[in-house]
Amino acid sequence: MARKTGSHSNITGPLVRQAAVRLFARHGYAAVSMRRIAAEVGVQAGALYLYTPDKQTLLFDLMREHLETLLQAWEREQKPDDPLARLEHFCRFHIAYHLERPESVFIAYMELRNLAPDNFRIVEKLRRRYEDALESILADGQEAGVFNVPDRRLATMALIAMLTGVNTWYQEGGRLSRERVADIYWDMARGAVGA
Amino acid sequence: MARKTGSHSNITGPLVRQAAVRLFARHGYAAVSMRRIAAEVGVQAGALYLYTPDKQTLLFDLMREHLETLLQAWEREQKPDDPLARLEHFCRFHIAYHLERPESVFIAYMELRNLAPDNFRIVEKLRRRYEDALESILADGQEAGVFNVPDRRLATMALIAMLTGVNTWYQEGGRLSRERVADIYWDMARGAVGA
DNA sequence: TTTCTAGGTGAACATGCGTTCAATTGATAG
DNA sequence: CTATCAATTGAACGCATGTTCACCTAGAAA
Repeated sequence: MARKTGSHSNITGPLVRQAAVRLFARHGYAAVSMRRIAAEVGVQAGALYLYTPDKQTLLFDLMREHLETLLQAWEREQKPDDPLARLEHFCRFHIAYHLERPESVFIAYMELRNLAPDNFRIVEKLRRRYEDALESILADGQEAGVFNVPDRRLATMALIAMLTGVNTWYQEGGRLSRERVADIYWDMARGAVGA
Repeated sequence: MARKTGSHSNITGPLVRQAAVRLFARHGYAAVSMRRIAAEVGVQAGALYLYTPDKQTLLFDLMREHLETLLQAWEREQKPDDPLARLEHFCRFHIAYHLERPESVFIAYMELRNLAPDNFRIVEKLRRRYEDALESILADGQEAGVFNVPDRRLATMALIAMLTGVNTWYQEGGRLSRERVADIYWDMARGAVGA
């Protein structure tokens, strides 16, 4: 038996990526075999190579796509003028966006060491672009005298670590709604930059 | 050839754990083979089983020891009375302690998903005890009216994520000394809790 | 000098890995 | 009804995996 009824490249392709995201996030890149991904899709291992040249590229593509989508989403956002409002907007965007796709976020943070050096550099560059988006908000606010930040780069890293940390404990249907969480974190973020 | 001159159990044992920490942190638990750990120690793979019953237990022991040592170190610290000073003390302790052993910290955060369920529960319980140390400081400060924290648990998680984040970017001999980093982070932490 | 044993070897086991490829099939186009 | 071809199979490749175990030997003890 070869191709089953109704199965096509443009169906299987996304299924492969979805399965890979779920399994990589759950068990880690190195612990997940191509055969296991294939089984999840309902296909033999060999068929995966119609959709990715190899396992490493599959991981890299997932991470690159995640970061590129994040950057595009951020660029499409309509930003306030006031630096304080811009920072609030960033905080809420970051939390909302990251809570919406925890598995991709997890992979993009945890699997960096499994990237081939060339791929690592590319991914790091993308991440840096996102960090710079926040850093430039802090710069503007500092010039405007709204923020009190001894070191802009450190404040950037501190805020992103704090905000992304939500993903490690947040549970859907838990004690607090996403909005409430974002409110509270924005409050802390504002305090952290002295505003 | 069997035992080489001067090599004993109480030498090889620690060497095995050191090699495992380095390799697990660098490449990830799943990506490191017992043979590679053995090679790092200068021994055959079979010899590792004189020092650990299996690979999973080796990982678990490293994580458990890390967290137990962290808790002991914290308990041994002499704490100020004033809640604000206690929080400052915690922040500086956390950064100093974690920067001192980045590889163990990395493993304890990244390899949770590679723990067998029973081991996972134990490790999580230890981590929770450490988080509670911070949370009780926040509780005291809140009662004393020194902090303004809408949600104590969230503030705890936010602060720990922020502080631990230093490990992801700090480089020895970089732009800032550990003291300077701790100063700046304490400043941000204080602001985040409204003090 | 002989005995004993802690500490280690090295080969073997079954299993799984990423990847390739000739063969096969179901759906589609003419 | 036939020819075509994209999609997939299933077997095979060589190599790595965690773990076990019979065997060995340097050095301490008697």
